[in-house]
Amino acid sequence: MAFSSDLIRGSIIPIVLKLLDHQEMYGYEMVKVVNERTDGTLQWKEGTLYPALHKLESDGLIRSQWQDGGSGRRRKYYFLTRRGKAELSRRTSEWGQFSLAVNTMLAMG
Amino acid sequence: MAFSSDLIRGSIIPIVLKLLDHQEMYGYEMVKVVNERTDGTLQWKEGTLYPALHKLESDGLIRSQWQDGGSGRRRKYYFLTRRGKAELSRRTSEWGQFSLAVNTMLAMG
DNA sequence: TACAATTGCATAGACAACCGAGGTATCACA
DNA sequence: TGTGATACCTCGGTTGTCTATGCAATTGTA
Repeated sequence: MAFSSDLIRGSIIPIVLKLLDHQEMYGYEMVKVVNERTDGTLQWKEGTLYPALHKLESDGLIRSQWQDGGSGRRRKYYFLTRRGKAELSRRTSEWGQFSLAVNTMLAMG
Repeated sequence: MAFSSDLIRGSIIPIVLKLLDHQEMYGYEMVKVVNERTDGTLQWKEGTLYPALHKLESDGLIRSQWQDGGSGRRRKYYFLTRRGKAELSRRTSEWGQFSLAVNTMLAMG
């Protein structure tokens, strides 16, 4: 199911931060993981993710490190900064409040 | 609480359609109602809503009718079309799936 | 009665973000 | 050798939100 991209917006940042909360990951991997874990409900595009990652990095919420993937492939692994951890909790609670409010509105008769 | 506007995006349409599901409403009223019912969690702006209403109307999902509010104030009342009703159920289920997927991602350790 | 605030509609420009499409390069496999 | 997967990236089109501003009528208040 493809969602209107307006919905996608705003959910990418908290999800990326959450993914990096306990492990390093590289962009291409994030796309695959998200698409798999949500059974294709969320369908991330590279053209969406990479710019988002660059912005997060320039904002100082994540940092990156090139690594040779053993097979010779270069991967750019991302990890959370301290500020990124703080932002994660902020965004997570923001999402909770927001989705509650929307559910409230959509549930009313 | 002010949400990043990226989060707002995508929630306006389904909420507007839902509001009009059982009663006619005018724009200014929607702003007040949403802000009240969500205890200020959702803070709709007129500059956001009116263009959205115009688009919904030009898409044929809602229709409008000028009405004198008794006190002499002119109000443009909106109501759902048949296509609007169909879109409401589509958007509502879309939101359900979407928020579930995001919750899934944000809940994983 | 005068002035401010509220109601109620609307638009324009600034800004930001998703996506499709395209590009580069490496590796596995038939 | 050529196809597909991996892995990174950017650009332009499109769309949508927000700030600011405007207009007009009514209501509240001093």
